[in-house]
Amino acid sequence: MLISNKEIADTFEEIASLLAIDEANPFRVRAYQNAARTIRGMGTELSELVSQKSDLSRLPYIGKDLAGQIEEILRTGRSATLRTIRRDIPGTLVELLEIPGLGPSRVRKLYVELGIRDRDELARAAEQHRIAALPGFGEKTEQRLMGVLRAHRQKKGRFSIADAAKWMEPLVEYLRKTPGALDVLAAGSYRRRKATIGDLDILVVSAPGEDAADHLARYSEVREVISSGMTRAAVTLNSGIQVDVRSISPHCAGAALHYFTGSKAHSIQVRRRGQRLGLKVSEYGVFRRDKRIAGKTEKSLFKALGLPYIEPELREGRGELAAAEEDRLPDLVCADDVRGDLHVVYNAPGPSLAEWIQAARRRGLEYFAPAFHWPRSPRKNHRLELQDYCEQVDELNAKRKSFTLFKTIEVDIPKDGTLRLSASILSQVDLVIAGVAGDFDLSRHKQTARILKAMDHPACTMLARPIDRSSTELGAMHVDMVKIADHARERGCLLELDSRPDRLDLADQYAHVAKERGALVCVNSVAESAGDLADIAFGIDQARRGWLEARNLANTRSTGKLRELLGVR
DNA sequence: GCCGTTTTCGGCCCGACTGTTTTCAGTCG
Repeated sequence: MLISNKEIADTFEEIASLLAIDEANPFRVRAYQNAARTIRGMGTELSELVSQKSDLSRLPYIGKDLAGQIEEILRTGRSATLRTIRRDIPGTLVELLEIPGLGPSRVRKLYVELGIRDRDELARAAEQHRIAALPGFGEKTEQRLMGVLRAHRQKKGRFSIADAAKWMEPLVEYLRKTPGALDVLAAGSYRRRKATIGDLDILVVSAPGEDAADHLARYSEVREVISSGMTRAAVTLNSGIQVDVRSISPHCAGAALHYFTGSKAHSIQVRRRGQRLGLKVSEYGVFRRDKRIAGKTEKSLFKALGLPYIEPELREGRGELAAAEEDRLPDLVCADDVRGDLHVVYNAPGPSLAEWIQAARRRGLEYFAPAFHWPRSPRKNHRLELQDYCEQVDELNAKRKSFTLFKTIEVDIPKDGTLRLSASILSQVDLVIAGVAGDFDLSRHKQTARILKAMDHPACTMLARPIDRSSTELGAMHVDMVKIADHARERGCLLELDSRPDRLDLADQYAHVAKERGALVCVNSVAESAGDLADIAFGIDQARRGWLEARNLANTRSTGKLRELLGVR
């Protein structure tokens, strides 16, 4: 059984948590956390690297010891380190650490003083008022813990970026009306355009003394005020998402925006770089001794550190500082570069072809692929419908020279990977999109082989949703993306980035793998109605997070270049 | 436990808020 990166990262995270509770050296704790973060951000499986005899200690924050531990976990399926720590403290304490307000120190105290090992025992102790009596705790903490434990049962995890946008945009508009507000800026993972968002971070730029917290508390969607101070406030909205708002003054707006945009890994790397240059970087600016030398804009902050501007989507601590230093940051693709959409869903109750064209042209597109779903065992009416579809497309294409519809079918990849498409069907259509639609739980090896086989079909233009994930649950299907990307490059097959906000598949790190391996990506809306065409922006966000440039996408090409690329008449 | 333009030892990001303190520890982002 192959061990995934996620399992290894989870193991390191658990070791870090238990070490922290065990009062180990805090820097050792952080070392495990840093390593876990590195592993989560990787596009390549560690098991793959090990089988290639790669030196794992070359990965950031992975040294000789942790490289050995990774190999041990891959080989034996277990971690001796974790087992040793669990002998001293119960592993269930980790779930207590996830409770807001409880850190390692308090969890330890709860365990040592009251023998509390998990949520249930904590809830019981709180109800019996045994918490408030503990030193360092109090009446208020006990009350809050009870509330948190109750709320935890209905707690929502992360939200899709599309949902986050629905809450972020009106709130930003509302905060603009804060008395004295000069500007309101969305920061955090929302600004970095992560596929999923845990909370909303917002900066209110205003003259000192103005109180944004007060204004925020009166927003109609606020369910609960969590904290409220002079410079920051936190609330929960009715949707369940938490909002953190900071008031900042204009002269340090850039430094604050940079810091609150994160990511944490990026910020730490930036501050460390500052340290090496004898500078202190904080949300208030860049300082040499006590003198502020930059911070009004983000650009000035980067410049003070000897770096060019780094786009928010790249700030994940995945090598962007080194790239910036060596002047090899990517020239990221943007929404305006997209010239066509090569996958929308064409079916009976949806828009007609004429309506699709109208919607696509309104968005400034030059070409379009309404995909006709071709079943595995087609019947006579399917053949007739496809024929009718192709005739309509030909007619519409003949009418307009400035806009092209591609005759496209989408087919399911069967378990054995063999696409069964008759010559008569293939002679009718321009593009074939192939995607896995069932049997998601094959072993990684079999799943990968199935997909490689499908791409071997000479008519296969594009692999749809390569990982078949939902965006809130990364890695739903286990595949070897490096092999898939290599094969895609060799076969001239495109890798789709499905822009539906609950998909966003290719995930950002796999888009990066595609680029590294030289495979072409195609960002499509996979819209079912005209309104969904705009979702392509979410796909472009993920492409940018994967360091993709316009040249890495197929659908940034002109109609002529694309025909040439895909071998369409 | 990692890391290195003060490099193999001695550092490790930095500031705000809360609650329980009576000057600060713990937690969070």
